[in-house]
Amino acid sequence: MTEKPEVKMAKENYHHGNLPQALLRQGLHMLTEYGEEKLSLREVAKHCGVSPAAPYSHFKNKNDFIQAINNYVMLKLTEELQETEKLYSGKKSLIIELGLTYVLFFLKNPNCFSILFSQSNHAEAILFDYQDNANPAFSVLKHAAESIFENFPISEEQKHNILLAMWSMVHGLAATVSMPGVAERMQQDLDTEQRLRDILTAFQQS
Amino acid sequence: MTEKPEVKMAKENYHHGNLPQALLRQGLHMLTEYGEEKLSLREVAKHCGVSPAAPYSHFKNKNDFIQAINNYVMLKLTEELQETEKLYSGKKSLIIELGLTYVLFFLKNPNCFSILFSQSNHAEAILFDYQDNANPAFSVLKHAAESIFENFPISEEQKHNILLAMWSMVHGLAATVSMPGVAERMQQDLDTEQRLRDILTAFQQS
DNA sequence: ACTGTTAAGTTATCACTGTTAAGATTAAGG
DNA sequence: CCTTAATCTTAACAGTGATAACTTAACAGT
Repeated sequence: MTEKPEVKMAKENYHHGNLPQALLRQGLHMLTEYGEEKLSLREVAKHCGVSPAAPYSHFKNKNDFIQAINNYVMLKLTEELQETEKLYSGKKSLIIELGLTYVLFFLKNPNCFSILFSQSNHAEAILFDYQDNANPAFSVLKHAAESIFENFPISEEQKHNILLAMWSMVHGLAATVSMPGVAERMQQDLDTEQRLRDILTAFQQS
Repeated sequence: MTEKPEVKMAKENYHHGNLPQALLRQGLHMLTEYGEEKLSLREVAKHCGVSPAAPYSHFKNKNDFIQAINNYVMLKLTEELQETEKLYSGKKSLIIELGLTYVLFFLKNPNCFSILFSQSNHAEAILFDYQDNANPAFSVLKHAAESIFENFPISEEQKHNILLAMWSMVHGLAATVSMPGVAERMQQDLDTEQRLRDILTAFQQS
């Protein structure tokens, strides 16, 4: 996700060729490298070999640009979750593995956490409407949980609450792992995955 | 916590009297009102009736200023938690009520969440050292949990994992509640407290 | 092949930000 | 009372997001 993008295209045209994508690549790269508050649109443009005002031909403003990165990151996260969903489909460990995938994603991309949840309205889709699927990451978790709920006779409200509790735990661990300093320290550990799994299953084991 | 601060002191002195505190008050006010990225040090200075460079006599830079706000907010949060701790001391619902206090704090002050956890190194105190008390909010929770752990024979590692799971759930719900749009919608509901309690206890009830 | 239209970039400029240096004003203490 | 240090001001710098006006290139239709 964080591969270093090329600075210039092959042709030295007045027109860039595919500036929006180049900007997004470079923007994501700088975001993951230096964090959100250090992300300068002008700097991104410069690294793409283009004038400071060029991005405004493709994005309404900086917020719009960040939102575009936001969407891309959310897509990547959702893809990883769906892959895990396929891998562990039907197995009992599915939900834990989904949570682990979620947490590991933000351990790999700590700077993406604030970007993803400080602007979009992902929370409303989670808290207020059980049927809403505006937050794709949450929807994958919901889908997995429902295959378990089938065997238990509980109310819709109770389902929603359990799902929210699960989400909160996973999301909270992701938030913790995204805090400064954690990634550098955890990525060295070889058994990080198991450590996180142990935390996510701590309630079950007691 | 968010009371509107006075713009000027009584005396029209060259020296302000207590500029650091005035700046912090105004800064916190603007933070909770407009969010972190809209927080301008110059604007804060102007509202305190002081030149743009005046804050630099008391704070090294903007980060240092934000860190000072950070500390103040963390203090307030800890105070609320300690009050809850006293109120429910010995009772079985203590931990849930602590979690509720934590979540409600960020429902009241949504913009404080990112400030509090995007810069400080609170996570290291949580994840890597069970004995560390650098994060006071976490320490209160830990203290409460230990009174429960006494009755169960479990390893230190297991204790740490359970505590991290609890922390993650509470912290994750706080993160969710801090997302844009949630506060306005939840504060209207009269039974918000019970709703959050139901989420935090969803695992126990099933 | 010419030409009008439009998309995509440039340059210049604006208001605003954090930050620093140098100087002015005041408070405090021997 | 005078020195010294703390506090605040003014002036300036570089960097930021953003907009307006202009230039270039691509492209369609006749």
